[in-house]
Amino acid sequence: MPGRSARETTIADLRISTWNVNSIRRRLDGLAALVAAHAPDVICLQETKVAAEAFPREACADLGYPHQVIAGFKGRNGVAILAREALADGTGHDWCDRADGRHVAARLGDGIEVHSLYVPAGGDEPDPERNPRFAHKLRFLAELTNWFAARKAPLNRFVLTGDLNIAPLEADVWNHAALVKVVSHTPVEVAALARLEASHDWTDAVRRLVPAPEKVYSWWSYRARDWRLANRGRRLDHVWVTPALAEGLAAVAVLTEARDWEGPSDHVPVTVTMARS
DNA sequence: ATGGTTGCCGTGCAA
Repeated sequence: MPGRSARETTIADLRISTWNVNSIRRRLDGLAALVAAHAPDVICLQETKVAAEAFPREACADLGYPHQVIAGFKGRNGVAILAREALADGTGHDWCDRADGRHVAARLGDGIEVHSLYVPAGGDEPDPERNPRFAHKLRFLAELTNWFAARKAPLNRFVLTGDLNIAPLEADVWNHAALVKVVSHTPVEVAALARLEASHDWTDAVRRLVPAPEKVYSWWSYRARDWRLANRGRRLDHVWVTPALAEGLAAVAVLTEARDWEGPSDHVPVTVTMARS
């Protein structure tokens, strides 16, 4: 899925990328390649795996993104928003009574509010009674749902991006039957994600421009001998927009070739272009 | 059905 457009894009549009880098310090060359390929105005990162004070701020500024909001802890999780333009009210949000660097938000100058999210992966056993990681994932989604629902207003221009660690549609996985009992595609998670999607009348930007049943993936396991040959992908990385922005969606692109870069992340960048009005 | 890789650190754990 190289990309799809609803119209010509313009310089006035907002182009926003989301990418789970699996260590920002290991992925600075990849970040430069993303900038060269998609020229995003804003980049949302997940799994930066670095303490906020050790984040490579200078390297990102040198790539053209001097405006940064960062949350992170040594060796785990970590999210960021990088922007060419000024960011206001940059904030980290903590859910499930843990400060663990899974959510940052900031406003662009024109009022658009951007979120970078890293939803807990949830472990292996899809049973919240037996697996505290899965319980954490469901609680994280429930708290987020309530928070966005409480802030709902018709004119809000919000962009929710990130590694949501759920592939909701059959078209988002390589084999629905094989994955329906695998964490990331189970009905209980998909239902929780649907409640989040309903909390603010979010539009799944990628699926607005590339409807099911066309397959779209953003993640391929490191464990495959040949990820492209096996093509056992999942669409875990998402860009959602509120109704005021959905009307202006212009293009989406998945940078599949990033999975073949030297020293790849297991996720590839997803970029969405939209009108700012 | 199992095991496969990566990144964190300097071992096993999370993904």
